[in-house]
Amino acid sequence: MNDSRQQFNDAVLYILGQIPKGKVVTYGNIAKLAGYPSHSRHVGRVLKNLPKDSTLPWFRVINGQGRISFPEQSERYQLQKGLLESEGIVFISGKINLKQYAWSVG
DNA sequence: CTTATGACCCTGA
DNA sequence: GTCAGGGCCATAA
Repeated sequence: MNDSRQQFNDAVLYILGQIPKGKVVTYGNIAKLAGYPSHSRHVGRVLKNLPKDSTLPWFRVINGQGRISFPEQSERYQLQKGLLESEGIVFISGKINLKQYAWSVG
C-alpha cells in the first residue's frame, strides 16, 4: 500500500470520528478536510472498505445533494436513514436539510 | 498501455 | 426543485 493512500484513509477515518452527533458531512467536505479536495469519490471508496461492524459513524456521510448515496430499496439506505433519524435528523422527501445539519469545524 | 466502474461534485438547463 | 453532462482520481481487468 502506498503511504498516500493510507494517509488519506486514516485522515478520512479520523474526520469521521470527529463528526458530532446529529450532524452530517458531505463526501466532498471530508475529502477537503482530509487534504484532498478533488478526492470526493474516494471517500466513498474508504467507507466501502469499512467493515460492517465498524464503530465509526459512516452513516453521517451523505452526498452534496443532502441525499444518501444508496438506492432506497437498499438495506444500507434504510440502515443509514434509521441511524440518522435516531440522532434527531429529519428526512424530507428522502433528503435532509444540509443547511441545518452540515457540520463545520468549530 | 487502455477501458470501465464507482457510497461523488459542480454547473447549467 | 430535479435531471443531465463533464470532470476528477484510484482500482480492477
